[in-house]
Amino acid sequence: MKHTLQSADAETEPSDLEDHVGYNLKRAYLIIQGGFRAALGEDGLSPRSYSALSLVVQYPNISQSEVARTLGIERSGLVAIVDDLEKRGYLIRSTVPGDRRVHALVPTKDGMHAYATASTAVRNREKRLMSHLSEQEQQTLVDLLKKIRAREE
Amino acid sequence: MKHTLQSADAETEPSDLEDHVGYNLKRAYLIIQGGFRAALGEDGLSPRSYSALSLVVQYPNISQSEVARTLGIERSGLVAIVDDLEKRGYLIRSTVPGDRRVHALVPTKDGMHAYATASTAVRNREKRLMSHLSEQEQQTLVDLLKKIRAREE
DNA sequence: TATTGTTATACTCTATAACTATA
DNA sequence: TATAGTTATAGAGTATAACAATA
Repeated sequence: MKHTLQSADAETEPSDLEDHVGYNLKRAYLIIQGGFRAALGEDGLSPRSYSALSLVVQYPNISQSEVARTLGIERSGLVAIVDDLEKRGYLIRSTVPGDRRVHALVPTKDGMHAYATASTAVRNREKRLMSHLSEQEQQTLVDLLKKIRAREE
Repeated sequence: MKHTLQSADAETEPSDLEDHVGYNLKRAYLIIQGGFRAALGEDGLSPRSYSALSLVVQYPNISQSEVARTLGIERSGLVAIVDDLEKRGYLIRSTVPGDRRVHALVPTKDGMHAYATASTAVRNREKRLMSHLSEQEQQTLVDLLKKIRAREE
């Protein structure tokens, strides 16, 4: 124990938390996520809608279950997301000839355009928030983050 | 557009999301956070209670506002956290001679012991989840994460 | 006037369980 | 039996606004 009466040192002396990976991940994520929302504006896509739209644009006819699996969230959680994207006119729930259970998600022209615009904004904002890291450092960071995930999947 | 009818490629072909810093941060954080909860068990401390307790143990007599500021959350959000820690018997809300508005947070013996145990468990679990990264890589990752935050504060 | 702790409230994200229609 | 999508529901986590006590 370092103090018994006063402890204003929380600002000067580094806390134990600082060397926790989880804590640092969370704090960094909150910064980047804040940038994300700022980049996409008041009624812009949420991170999860953006992620889903990204997959739909890149893999047209992907099913809701596939999107959920890829994003690592539950099937049920995807309903609201797809509802949102459909309401915005960014995709349609289409049908698949062979299997009438499946909803194939197809991006609209609007959806593809909106994604392109949003993607550029998000990337630019991320670049700005990371501009005090060198290109090399940014690449290393992403590589290491992927490596954490690599073991799980 | 790469496909018009079928797209099972979401698993083979890397998605656009993969090079977003935010996306990779979130996925990595979810893995580490899952490990955290597994390490602390069913009725264990939540990440935020653990973080708060960590500060209280390291900086006895820290105020709620100081904890909130350090963790980057709202003052109001801390009430429930401190309630939780108090109910567990890990700290007490004490008073400060000079200023009767402030609650100085003081860890109990139980609190210090619980933190030591939890801290070890969390660190071990993090180490295990990161064991496929070299020591050098782990250190680099934490350093880069801190660097993102360094600009904001 | 400003600050500390507090309450009330609401919103987002997410998970679980159960249902339906298909397979 | 199993799977895709859906609904209902509940629980974290967090933010905002307003309040009382105190500075």
